[in-house]
Amino acid sequence: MPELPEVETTARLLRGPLVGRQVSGLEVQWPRSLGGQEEAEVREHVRGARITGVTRRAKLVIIELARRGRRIGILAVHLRMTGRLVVMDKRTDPGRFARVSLLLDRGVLHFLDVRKFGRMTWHADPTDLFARYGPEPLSEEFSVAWLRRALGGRKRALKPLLLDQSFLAGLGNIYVDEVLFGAGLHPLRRSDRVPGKKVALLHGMIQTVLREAIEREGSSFDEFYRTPEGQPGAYQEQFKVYGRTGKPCRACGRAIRRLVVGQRGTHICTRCQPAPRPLSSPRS
DNA sequence: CTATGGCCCTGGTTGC
DNA sequence: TGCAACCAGGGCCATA
Repeated sequence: MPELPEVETTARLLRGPLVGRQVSGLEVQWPRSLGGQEEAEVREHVRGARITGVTRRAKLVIIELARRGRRIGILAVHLRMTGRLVVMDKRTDPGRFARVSLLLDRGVLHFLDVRKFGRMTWHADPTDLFARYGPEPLSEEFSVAWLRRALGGRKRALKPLLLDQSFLAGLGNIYVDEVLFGAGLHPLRRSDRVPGKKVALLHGMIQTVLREAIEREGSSFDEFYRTPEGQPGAYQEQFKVYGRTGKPCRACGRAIRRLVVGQRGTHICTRCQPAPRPLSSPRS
């Protein structure tokens, strides 16, 4: 459940069950999920602390902790490809994919992760962590003017740039494909060659797609990756190109094509997203 | 600065 | 049916 809408949904769903809970312990089934941090050290920090908030920054779920009413730091959870956060009863077996478990005064927060790419890390001061990310696409900071300047200052293909979390936070492979289709832009178009009018359209698409996905609680097309009791998410029903290879474009009817851009599966309509003119002939 | 490929991991799907 | 190859919503790192 990895992109911004899924992470936002996760944070919102966890807020109720977690805020106000006190941490009583930490169990680590897969040490590498702590991203190199020492288990004993992390446990020391969180044990006895109170959860005061569950929020999101980029694709990170942020669990805010306090001691005696004073904030002491955060746990940052990156779900990567297959991570999930679920609250269970203490008696419930979380299964073989549990990697880290945060014991609470009531229940347990399990970090499940089939592929083990995800991370849960402790940060006394998250300033530096957050600074590594670009602006939040649903914030004021992310304006048309900002996007125009930012795109113009780079010479990269649009898709890899939009996937770059230090450029803009939160977009992933699915939503970038959906956004680029919506804006009628080819993923290989150079960022500094997006026409001015298209910049505003792209900006609007990014916000619209993300807002609508959040409203539908994200996408979860694969049963396997769903939260056991959580809502499945319904945005996948709106996909216009992602995972629709060979199916007719909802706008023009032409078959959706799959290509590879920056090692990521990419879905486009070749009529609605015309190929950019090659910059320089590959070799002449 | 930008592009590319390997790597971290496991499991489901596809094709022969 | 069996099995290998390929695919997956992410991101870090080294190299060119």
